[in-house]
Amino acid sequence: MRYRREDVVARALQVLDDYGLADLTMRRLGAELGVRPSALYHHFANKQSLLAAVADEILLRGRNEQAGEWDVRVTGICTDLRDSLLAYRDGAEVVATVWAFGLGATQPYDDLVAALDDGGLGDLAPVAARTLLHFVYGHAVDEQTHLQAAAAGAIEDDVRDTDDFVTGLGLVAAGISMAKAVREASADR
Amino acid sequence: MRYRREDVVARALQVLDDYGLADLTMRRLGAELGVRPSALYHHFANKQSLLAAVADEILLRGRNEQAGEWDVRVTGICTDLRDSLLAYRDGAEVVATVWAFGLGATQPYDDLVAALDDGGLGDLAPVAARTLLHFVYGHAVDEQTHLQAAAAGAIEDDVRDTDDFVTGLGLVAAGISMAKAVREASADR
DNA sequence: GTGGTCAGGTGAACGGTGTTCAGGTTAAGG
DNA sequence: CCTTAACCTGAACACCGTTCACCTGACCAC
Repeated sequence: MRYRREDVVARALQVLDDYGLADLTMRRLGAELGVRPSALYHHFANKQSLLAAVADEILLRGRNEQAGEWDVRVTGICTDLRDSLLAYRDGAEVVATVWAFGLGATQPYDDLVAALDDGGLGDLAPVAARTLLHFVYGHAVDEQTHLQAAAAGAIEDDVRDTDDFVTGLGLVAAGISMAKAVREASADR
Repeated sequence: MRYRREDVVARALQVLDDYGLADLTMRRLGAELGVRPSALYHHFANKQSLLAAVADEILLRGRNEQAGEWDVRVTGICTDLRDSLLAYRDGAEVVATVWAFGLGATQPYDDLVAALDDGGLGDLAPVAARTLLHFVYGHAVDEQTHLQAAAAGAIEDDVRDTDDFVTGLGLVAAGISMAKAVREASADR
């Protein structure tokens, strides 16, 4: 029973979802595949690379095409992204740290920059995209942490988290719209 | 040479700044103090608690009183917070994770909520405060990561990061102002 | 002074982690 | 059939956080 790279990623994603990031260890993953941990280093240079592949897989599986005006596309990308992050246990933390390390997971950023650029944000597009990403990642990590704390019985679960996300996203989106308006007003002086 | 809790925290902060979070280990900290690692567990229940104390110390040392209109206070809190996070190596990551775990580091959040409440944001204050925090933490972690990557010689350093922060913060602040305006318009219908 | 108390420290161990490497094994292709 | 390369083994290395029984020395009440 020999495995290819993608088999290992798929199994890693399953281990992540079933037991959490803390238990996604090389030994555990190896045992799950019926293989010594050292065998995994034939597919990935180190654990970071493995996690990067897992993050990319999470994003790939939740990807939907966005259409329409730039602002609804931006909102759509962020909402889809949030859904992807929450679809797997500790998904938000994995994707966020991989993104922070700069090892991959650049798909959402690229999509956001493209949509914002279409919206005429110009050189503000990258800043706006990163601001949106910081919000989505931060919120998702928060939510997932509290969600797991609630599952462990520590706290009662807050059901208002979805409204919370929509409200926060609206805040940032409004700021971006305003910046665009200001930008265009100063253009035809 | 016996130590008190605060001595350990101070030394931990120094080790963090000198060698980074990855090298801030119980063994390393013990060695730095000339003490066995197990001795540290007389001051802290576990490493998480130690890190929480370090995070609080980072925030305490960079704390400035804010005055004036609510919006300049909000901007001031966020700017000061960013400075505090960047003042120590890996400071942003430490404070952000401690905050996410809910073990402390709640000072900036409380200050932001108070300022926003004074500004008449009402029940939007907590959402707005968390949105601001997500931006500040996310941006600071990003910046610190890239800054260290640049120090390691991987990438040339981006000097535009400070402008970047101001611009992004302006985006979020604009969104909050807009939400406040909408809220007040619907109040006197 | 003397004895007790207790915060602070020791030493050794436990079970875990990521990672390396020389060598074995097995499936695929000429 | 035989070679080649991808895959895997087994054992080790150097760490990590944490626990626990025990020791030590400063301080305070008597």
